[in-house]
Formats: sequence, structure tokens, C-alpha cells
Amino acid sequence: MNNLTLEDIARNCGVSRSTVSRVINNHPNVSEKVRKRVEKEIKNTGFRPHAAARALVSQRSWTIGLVLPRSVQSFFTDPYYPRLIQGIAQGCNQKKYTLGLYLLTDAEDEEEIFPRISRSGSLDGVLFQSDQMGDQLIGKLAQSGIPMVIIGRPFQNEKLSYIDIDNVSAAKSAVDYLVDLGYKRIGTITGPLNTSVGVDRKIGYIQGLEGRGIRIEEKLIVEGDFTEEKGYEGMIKLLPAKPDAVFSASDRMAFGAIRALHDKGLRVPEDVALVGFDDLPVTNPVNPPLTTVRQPVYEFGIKAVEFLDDLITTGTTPPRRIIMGTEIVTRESCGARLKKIETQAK
Amino acid sequence: MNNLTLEDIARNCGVSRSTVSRVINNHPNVSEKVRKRVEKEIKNTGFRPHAAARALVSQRSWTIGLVLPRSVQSFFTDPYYPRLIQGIAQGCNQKKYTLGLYLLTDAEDEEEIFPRISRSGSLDGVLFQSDQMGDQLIGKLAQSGIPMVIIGRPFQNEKLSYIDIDNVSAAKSAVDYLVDLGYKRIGTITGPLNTSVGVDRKIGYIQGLEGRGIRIEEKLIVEGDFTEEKGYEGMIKLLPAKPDAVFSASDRMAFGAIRALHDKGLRVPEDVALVGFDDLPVTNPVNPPLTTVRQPVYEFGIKAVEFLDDLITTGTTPPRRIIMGTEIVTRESCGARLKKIETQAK
DNA sequence: GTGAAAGCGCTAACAG
DNA sequence: CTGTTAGCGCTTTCAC
Repeated sequence: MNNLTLEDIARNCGVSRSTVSRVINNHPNVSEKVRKRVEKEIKNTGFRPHAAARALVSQRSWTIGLVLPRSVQSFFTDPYYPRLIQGIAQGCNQKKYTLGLYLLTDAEDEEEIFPRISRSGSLDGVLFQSDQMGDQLIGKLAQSGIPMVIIGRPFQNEKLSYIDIDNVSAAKSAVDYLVDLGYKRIGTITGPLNTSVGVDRKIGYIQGLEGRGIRIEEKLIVEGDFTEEKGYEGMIKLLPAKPDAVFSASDRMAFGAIRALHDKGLRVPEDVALVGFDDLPVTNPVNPPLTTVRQPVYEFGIKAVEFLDDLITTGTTPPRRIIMGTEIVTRESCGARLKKIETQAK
Repeated sequence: MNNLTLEDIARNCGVSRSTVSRVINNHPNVSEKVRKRVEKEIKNTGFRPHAAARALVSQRSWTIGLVLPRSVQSFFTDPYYPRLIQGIAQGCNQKKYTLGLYLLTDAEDEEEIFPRISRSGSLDGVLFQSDQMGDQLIGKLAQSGIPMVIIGRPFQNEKLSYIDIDNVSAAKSAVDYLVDLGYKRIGTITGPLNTSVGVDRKIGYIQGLEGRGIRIEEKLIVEGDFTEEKGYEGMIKLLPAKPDAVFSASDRMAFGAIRALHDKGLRVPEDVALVGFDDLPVTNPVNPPLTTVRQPVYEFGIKAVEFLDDLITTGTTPPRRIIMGTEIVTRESCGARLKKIETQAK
């Protein structure tokens, strides 16, 4: 039980409350002797300053919120979010923040959660997962003046601070890569087109082809939703268009696509090459190993916290953005190694 | 910006601070007229009471912590935890708690997180994922006197309150079910045997067989770790022992097992029947659909919060436990439907 | 039904 | 270097 107060251990040490407060907060003006004595007493008693009292007077709760809107239903099915949360948690540990998690489950929550997260002394700042539906809440929160960074480019509120990867150019680089490898009929399974991520990666795909003077064929584009199942279906739909390579907007869709190809008796990458997106850690081995666009989700989480901390510390104006880099990780599914061998053979 | 205080809106309404406080807290002794006026002012100004000030005087932070020890590395790879967190988040929303997430990433964290979670005004209570490594921290926390419920049976500290399912009898029921279906050589792929969950389900398997007078064969038992990959490997290892049915301690291992059987040209359930454990929502369809022991993870999370809330409200003595029920969900992989048809044919 | 006043546990001037 | 003092914004007796 910790119902000790500063006063208690001050008394025990024969000093004043302020002195104890100073040693706790590492203020310089304390004699070494007193500091030692107080520190010892604190350790012995297991005293810990009362968080709320501290927060009240210092106007800092040392807690940041992470808000995941309800439309992030894939929360428990897509490894992306757990990984992101891990990164954020790590960032919080580093910066000594506590992480408050706000999972919005239904519309009612979304209404009544607002007072709990907007500036009211409980949160120093908030991380908000960008999302079409949630944009309204984001707007309200922004008005409350609480420091906030949006995870992913916001849909409408462009004047907010956010952190993201450049989905367009990342997707473009994947397509470029496939073109360089000599593929002629490159298809894509997109993400959900009601998300900025889904749209941007599709745009990147298109820019990649157009940049190389390749005509866009609607038949070579199917919409997915990032799930393995849709990847499977998408691949099946793509087959009549005879793609020789496919850019999948997520690894999990690519896994589904590989299954579809297997089921149809087609080989990867010999018959259809594949490039995915994400490169999250997985436990089930894929055959062949997937070439993919790696996005640094974990580091992204850490960076998001650092960014928010910066906003909290230095003030929020003007809106800033951080764009993190991606890279292509070459494995087997794109056929690069195969091509190399062929080339050498010539 | 919300830097209004009670005093401000009291002044605006021509009443005292106390009155405003009363309407906010729904105290009875306020005239209807005044209440209306104050409520309107609150709404207009968007005033929200300062959380820290409130917590300080009332000694209630309305925040509970969820601690996931570092050894829960599978956090971002096993759908169990995200689902659990969803349930907990839902429970928190219902009970008006904020959820503080403490993901311990390394040993250092584990040390220094203690002061942040033990009673110090920041948390009203904590939910702690049971875990062999974390048990020490659990003990320390328990001593701090903070209300706590352990998620899953704790390893050593048996005198703590916890919530769990009955893994032994759940596993036993699965095996019973397979015996009833007429299988003779029932194998198992266990969970990691350094976790209580893994051990308990193995015990249940053994009890199930022994209860029916079937001899235990070591060859029919292989240790897994809940991952799909280990399920695959485990099935391969099991094959020489010629099982006609296998109880997998997790669905994901069962998925791996199915893949292994397919790869070996064996049919499910005709050649080897399969029963899994979990029944978490999945996006990738499995063929054949898996018969499994359903554990109510989501409801489990909700219940855990209700339990903790109860402890917070009514006091923590003596330790209590809540055991939630499981049920077998019959699909194709166990061959029940098949057997039924056979039987009818006779 | 309402207001005045005390105080939750802490930090941060300000004196000394 | 150390102590005194004044709050931070709220809830809650206790009078009236």
C-alpha cells in the first residue's frame, strides 16, 4: 500500500516537503548528504509520488492516447495494428509516457469518447489512426487544441500533423521493379479504395506503369481489402487477363494470391510473379518467400510517439509531417533470382 | 481549448462552484431550474472537468491498466491478444474506464514499470496477463495492494484473483468427443509446456483418454507453441505414429497440421480427423472448416473488466476466481458429419 | 437547495 | 542549499 505522501518522508528525514520534491525531480539544489538520505528513505518506504497530484499541478499527465476508430475492424485480424501498437508502446516506454488505448467499437463510443480524450488533463497528446469515418472526430479533437498526430495521411483535414509512408511512390517503386525485371502484363490487387492507403497504392501502380509508357488495363486491376481471402479471390479474377506479374497491396493478399495460383496449377514466379507490401513478421512460412515492399511499422510507431512528444514539448504550430521510407525486399516470388540465372546462362 | 474551470462556469451562471460540481456529478440536491441553466452553460462552453484534479480529490483515476509481460511476444502474431484487448476495451467503455496499456518489451521495462503501475494514483486497478516470467512482478504488484485480476491462472501465486477458462476440462471434452466419434489413435499437438495453458490442455488430453481407458502413447504427443508453423511440423512428426485423429491445442496449429496433411496427400477428416482450440475469427478460409473448442475471448475480456471493477468497488478480499465456459463447435474437420452419414447408410 | 471552506498531494516561486 | 507559501481544479463536509 502506498498512501505515503511527500510530507511523510520529509518528516522522516527531518527536511521539508520541497526538498524531497527536489530530489525526486532531480533538481540541482540539494546537498549530496540530504539527497542520499532522502533517496534512501524513498527506497525503503517504496514511496511513489501521487500521479494525479503531480499531473494537477504540473499540467502534464505523461499519458498519451492512441485512438483507433471503429472502422479499423481489422484490428484483431490484421497483424499491422498489433505491430504498430508494439512500436508505439516501445516509444512510450522510451519517452516515459503511459499509453492510453481507445478502441472505438460503435458509433455511441465515438460520441462519448470525445470528452474523455479532448483536452481535460488526462492526456498530454493523442495519436489518431487516420480513417475516413473518424475524420469528423479528428476535426473536433483538433479544435480542442490537444497536441495530435495522425497515423497515416488524414482524409480531409490536410492541415494537421501526420506521419505516414509515401504509399504512392512505394507502390510505384514496386511496379518499376517488376518492369525492370522484364514483366509486360503487370496486374494489381488493390487495397480497399475507401481508404487513402488503398487509393494511394493504386495510384502508385498506375504511375509506375504510365511512367514506363505501359498502358493501363482495367482488367488487370481488381479491388481487394487487404485480407488473404480477397487476395485469393482477386487473383482468380485477374487470371483471365493473363498477368505475368502482380503487385499486391498487402502481403496477406499476396499469400492468398499464391494459394490461388497453386490451386490453379500455376507456378510462382515462373508463371506469375508476385510482389507484396508490408513485410510484417509472420509465423507461417510462405512458399515461395515473398518479395515485398517493406514498411517499417514498428519504427513507425516509435517515431509517431517521438513526433507527438515533440509537439507536446515545443507546441503544435504549424502542422508538420513526417514521411518514413520504404524499401523493396527481394526474395523469390518476384523471379529476380531466376532472371539473374537466366541472364548469366546466356 | 479547455482551460475553463468549475469556477468559470459557476460565475457565468451566478452560482457557486459546489453547485456546478453537483450537477456534473448528478447529485440530487439541485433545483431543476439551476440544473438546466448549468447544464446548458456546460454544453455551450464545452467545459470538461479536469481529470487530474478529480482523481486527486476522489482518489479514483477511472483508469485501469492492462499489463502484457514481455514473454507475450506472440502479441503481434497471435490473434488471441488483439481479440482479448478488444473485449477489454469494450468492457472499459461500458464501465467508463480508460484503458492503460503496458506492453513490456524487455527486462529493463519490467523493472521500471513497477512504480508506474503500483498504487500511486494513476491506476484504479490492473489486469495482468498470466505468464511464467511475469509472476515475480505480479507478486510485487499484489503486495502494493492495488486491485488486480490475473488473466489466466497464475503460475505460482495461487492466492490471487484470476479469470480463466477451464483448460483441462475443455481439452478433455475435445478428446472425449473424438473418442465418441470412434477414433482409436488420438494424438495431440500441445501448446508450449512452459505455460499453464499449454500444460493444462495436455493434461486434459491425457485425462480424456485415460477416462475412456485408452493408453497414452508418448509417440502420439508432440509439443508445439501455438503457431501454424509448429502445427505443421508437429503433424509431420506425428504421422509415423499413425494417428486417426489429432487434438491441436490451438486453431493455428491445426491450420498448419491441415497443410501438412494435404502436403502428404492425406485427407481431413477421412484419413486424419482434427479438432482445434480457440475459434477466433479468421479471414482466411480453411478447408475443411475446423471443428474446435470455442473459448469466448472477447467476452472474457469484458468479464475481466467487470471482475476488476467489482474488486475496485467492493474491495479485494478474499481472492476470487471466475471460470468461463467453453463449447465444442462442430464443423467438418472432425468427421462428425461424415460419421453420421455412414451411420445412416447402415 | 445552496455557498463557504477545507484539503487531496504535489510543484514552484520566493525568501532567507 | 533549504523552508515557507501559494495554488493546480476539483469534491465534500458543514452551515445556513
